[in-house]
Amino acid sequence: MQTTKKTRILLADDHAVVRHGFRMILDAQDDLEVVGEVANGREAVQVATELGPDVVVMDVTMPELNGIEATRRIAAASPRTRVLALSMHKDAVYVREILRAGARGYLLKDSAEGDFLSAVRAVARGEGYLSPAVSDAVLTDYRKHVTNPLDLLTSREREVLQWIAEGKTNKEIATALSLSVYTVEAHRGKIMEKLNLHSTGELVRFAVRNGLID
Amino acid sequence: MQTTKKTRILLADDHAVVRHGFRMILDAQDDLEVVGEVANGREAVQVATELGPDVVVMDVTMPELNGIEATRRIAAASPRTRVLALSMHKDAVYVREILRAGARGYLLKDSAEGDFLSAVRAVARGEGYLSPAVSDAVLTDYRKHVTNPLDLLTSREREVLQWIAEGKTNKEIATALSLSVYTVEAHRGKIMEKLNLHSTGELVRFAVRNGLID
DNA sequence: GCCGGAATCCGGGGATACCCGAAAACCGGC
DNA sequence: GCCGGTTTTCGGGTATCCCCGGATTCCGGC
Repeated sequence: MQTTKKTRILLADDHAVVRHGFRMILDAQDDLEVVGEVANGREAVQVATELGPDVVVMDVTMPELNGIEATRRIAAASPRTRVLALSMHKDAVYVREILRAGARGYLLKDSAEGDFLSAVRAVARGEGYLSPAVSDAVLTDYRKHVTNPLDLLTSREREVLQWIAEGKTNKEIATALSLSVYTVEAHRGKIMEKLNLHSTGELVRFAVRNGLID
Repeated sequence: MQTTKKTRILLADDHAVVRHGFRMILDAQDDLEVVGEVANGREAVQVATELGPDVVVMDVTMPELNGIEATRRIAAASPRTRVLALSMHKDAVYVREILRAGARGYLLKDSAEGDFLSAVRAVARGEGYLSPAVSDAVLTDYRKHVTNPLDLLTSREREVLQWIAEGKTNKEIATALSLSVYTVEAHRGKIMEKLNLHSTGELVRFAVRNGLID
């Protein structure tokens, strides 16, 4: 008889056979149980909200809504639920993106069963987990520029963003910095592209949240 | 022979003849001395930082950077320096704005020489000074709604402002609140008019400063 | 020296914001 | 019931933003 409750898991993968394999492995454990399965990102967000599982095992590439965006939404809507990302890519960019979206772990699909279980349990405890094959690449990449999203920007871009956050228009900034309006526009576009923002309001909000002003 | 140091004063007014008149009056006093003159708000901020005067006599209407914004920046950058605002308007709104920006005194331009000197000395001592003609209007206005600028807005306007500050566009807000885009635009315009703001960036900045988000 | 990133400038087009004026419906208070 | 303020909608004009290309210069690293 167990004293603590089992870890409740939601499986999100578009291949039924993969989900089935995971369920076999997980349900054989005393401390783990699968409470649901979904085949795309949209369903993952919805069901995660309804069931409030401890862990979502999330495939990165899924139809309708990819795993990265689904992770972002789950992290925002259900912060208690932790996401373990699953992918075949050991490329640092993939890892970086989904970790930034809020995933607690990143597991390669060709991992051994033991690693899979370790990853699930680690994420359930709130720890991080990275597949050995990617952890090196990730950590160096991380140290480079993922710690602070502001580090994604060049110094000139930060400077421009600061003016934007102070409520200035492109024209005013161009005058203040003795630049062409075109240049300021280009910087603004670069900033938005890098940070995935799409309006002046979002830019200002970002600047505030990251301590660029106030 | 004087034991204490003279009060050091910076004159900021875009009319040279006005500055000259003030200098004549001030330099004739044993306890006061003019240490600099500037003709616009931008210079006022710069020179105030360099010289660190005790008092800045600041015209409200000046080119390049108006006296209100200049006062705001000086108050932020050089808190030891006190600002005495100078204006021809006895309208409560003007007074309110510049006092909120950090000015310690407000003097009407048609005041007598004696009042002028009283005001400068009062501000230098850290006291407040209001021209008799405006003090009544100001105080009642103050009690009404100046404590919190957000009180100038209606509840609907605050609601819209909050969405704007979260980076949403008019169209998104209209959808969220089941309104026409025209309506949201109207609210946005009203908010800008009431708060004297002129861009999305300034709106977001204001919302942040006044605790509407984050 | 070549390469890549940063910074600068340009053109054009569609979307959105900004500003003007106007008007109707609602709702609470005198 | 009239009045003032709020909320809602609309039209039109201009400015600014947003996005798509492309282009040049400069500079530091391999």
